Amino acid sequence: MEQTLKLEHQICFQLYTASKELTRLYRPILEPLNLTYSQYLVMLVLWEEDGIDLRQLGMRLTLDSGTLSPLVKRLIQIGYVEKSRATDDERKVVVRLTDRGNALREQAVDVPLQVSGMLNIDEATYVAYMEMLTDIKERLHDFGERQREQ
Amino acid sequence: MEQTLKLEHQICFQLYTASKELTRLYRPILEPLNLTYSQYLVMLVLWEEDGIDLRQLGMRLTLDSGTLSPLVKRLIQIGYVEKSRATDDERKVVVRLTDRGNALREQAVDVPLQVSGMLNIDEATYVAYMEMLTDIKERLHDFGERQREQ
DNA sequence: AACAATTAAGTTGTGCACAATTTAAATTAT
DNA sequence: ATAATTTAAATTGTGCACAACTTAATTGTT
Repeated sequence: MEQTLKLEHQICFQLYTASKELTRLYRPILEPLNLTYSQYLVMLVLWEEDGIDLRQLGMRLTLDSGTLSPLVKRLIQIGYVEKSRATDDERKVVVRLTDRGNALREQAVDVPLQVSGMLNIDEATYVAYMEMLTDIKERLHDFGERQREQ
Repeated sequence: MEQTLKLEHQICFQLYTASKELTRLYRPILEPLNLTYSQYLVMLVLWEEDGIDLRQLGMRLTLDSGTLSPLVKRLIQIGYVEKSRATDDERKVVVRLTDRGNALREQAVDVPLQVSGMLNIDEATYVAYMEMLTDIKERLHDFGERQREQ
């Protein structure tokens, strides 16, 4: 495998810029929903699985409490979610959608369609790309496993 | 194309987490070099093209002065680079490697090898993935072009 | 030449992202 | 049952990332 220090040859750099640029694409789409991209990800999880606790939320998004705590605080200020302690385990904080948060879902349903329209991508390519990204993540996890073993 | 609000179906989410996790992989590798990932990217550009001005640097990395100015300031504090005004155009700030910054290159040459070793990826797959990421970025740029046209 | 428009950096403010630490609740071990 | 350990959130501190604005140098226009 060719190994140079050339910026453009590094897969990490390509991932980093692709991710940033795709996120930039979301900004104007999410602006009318009054959401940042990270807040949108949290809402996606809640629309799927309302009443999840912070730790689970963090697992889904690979974010820790240092990121999520203030982020959820902002979502509460906007009025999309509310939080409360779990009755069975007082350590856990449960996040729940408000009526406004639930209603927002209707406005958000066509966000993915808008994005793929902008990307101008056909389904087969889309699927192939998703598989590739999943594969990269698997390789990363595999490495993590190997590390933990020894 | 199937359109849902499911988190895992969104290419943007996969890109976002893949990028974060790959960056996490770099952290322990870059720590002995005393560099963050973003600082490493700046150093990569400078090892390729020393004496570049801030604007060009920003173009390469898709970063604006709001990110680069303080970042370069930190690299100066560490002692890897220095900056000066361009003689032909006093608006431009030129960033140059110090001796320490140049010497660091020797330590950094095997970073890519370490990373691809961790990823455990063969060259063909690597190339295919690079092409995919380049393609995504092209689609994003194409959309940007289309927008600007009208 | 004088003025307007553009360009390059820098600054300010907001919001992640994450390491490290703290606090409190729940488990486990003794 | 009590002490030790583990777990869940929150907090603190650092460093991006970017929008919006400011300042100064350059270029374009008349």
